[in-house]
Amino acid sequence: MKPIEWTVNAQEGNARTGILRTRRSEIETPVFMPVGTQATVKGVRYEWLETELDARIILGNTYHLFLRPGAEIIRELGGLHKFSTWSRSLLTDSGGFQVFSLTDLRKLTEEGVEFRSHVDGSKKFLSPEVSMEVQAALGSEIVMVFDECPPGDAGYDQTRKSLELTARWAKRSKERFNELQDAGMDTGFLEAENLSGRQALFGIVQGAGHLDLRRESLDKTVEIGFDGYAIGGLSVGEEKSVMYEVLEFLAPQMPENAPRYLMGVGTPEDLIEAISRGVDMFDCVLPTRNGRTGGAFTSRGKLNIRNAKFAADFEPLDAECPCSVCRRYSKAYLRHLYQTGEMLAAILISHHNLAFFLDTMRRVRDSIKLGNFSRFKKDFLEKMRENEPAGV
RNA sequence: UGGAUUGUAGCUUAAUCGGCAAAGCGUCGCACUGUGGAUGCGAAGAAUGCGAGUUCGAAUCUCGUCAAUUCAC
Repeated sequence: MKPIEWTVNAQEGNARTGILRTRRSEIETPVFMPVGTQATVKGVRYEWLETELDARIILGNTYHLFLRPGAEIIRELGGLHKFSTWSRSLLTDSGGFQVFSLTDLRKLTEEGVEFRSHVDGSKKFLSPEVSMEVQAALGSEIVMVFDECPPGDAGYDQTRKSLELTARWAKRSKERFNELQDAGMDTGFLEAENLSGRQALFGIVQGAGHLDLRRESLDKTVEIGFDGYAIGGLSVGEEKSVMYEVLEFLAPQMPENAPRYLMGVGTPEDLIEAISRGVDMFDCVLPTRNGRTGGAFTSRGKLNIRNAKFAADFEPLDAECPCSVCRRYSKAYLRHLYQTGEMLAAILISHHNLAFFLDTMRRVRDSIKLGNFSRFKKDFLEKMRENEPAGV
């Protein structure tokens, strides 16, 4: 038996909709996974994620939870589900990306990465083995291999070296992962019908903007064999056209019978574009990060609640949004909260943004089922641009 | 009523011997893509309380005036 089950229900072009079953929840795809780095989706209570927002899976983060409170504490407390009270699915990032994006001092070797904690400056070490051990302690449904993520504009030779290292690390990740599963070290083990009850492991394809290297990385990753396949190393500084080009080339070549996960992406437009190229899963900090700093995503594009023009605007963030924030609060009130430094501003805008992202995914899935996704895409993107400044 | 001290951007303060009036906060706007309640970038904003004088040149020196603070009566 497999740890996850993946069924495609409908397809239109490369876009597909299906159901991903894990030991803890049914997840309709395409899916957007809110990011809950430190055992919390910042500013959003689990109650909301479970009810109105109806998120079926969220992210947790090996790097951050490894540093605080530490894997052993979470293991003692029974794993991340029990610790946080989130009982639906979790996907944990491996820490590979964070070691490169969050720390200044680090030493990369074949063995792993030595780095200084951004929390207290102490010396730490992460490797494929350590990452798998931490993720087993966290007990997530989907574990990510420990990878190296080079800059988006990395040159050919650097990218090749990096993806080769990532492939060797992927192999080691899988070996240690299997040992831990066999040893019962996964705190999240759960009996489920037709499933093994174990964690699933996803591989990550690297290769920056070089298509032949993407292909090479894909081959190496598929050869090792994983429950799902992720596309890493996009939206890390490269041109947007590069991302779409890589997706156009890569996604359709990825195994059809496994979910495809585009890591760290993106804007609503990015999600639609990626889905039309065959991607099934996404995560991104934008809805909650921008929400905290006054940025709202709406069906008519982005808006910044700090703008003076909203001071007396009694309309909701998005007149078409059915979320509880838009049903109740005005832009004028949200702006007031933001300008006065009230934490509720960040909470409410984050909530709306997640509602908008998750609702957009629902509408995408419905349109694929009905066979009118391409029409939906065109209308959606046109509408998003309505309020964008001219010439963009 | 008299004396002392102080008046510089919305606020708090800089500006060597008299030599291009700056900064922080706030305001206004932009950025943010496997998290960053962070941060970065950009803009607007001043007859240096007001009026004279000295000087090539005054926020700075002199006189007057107004205001605030404070002490004395």
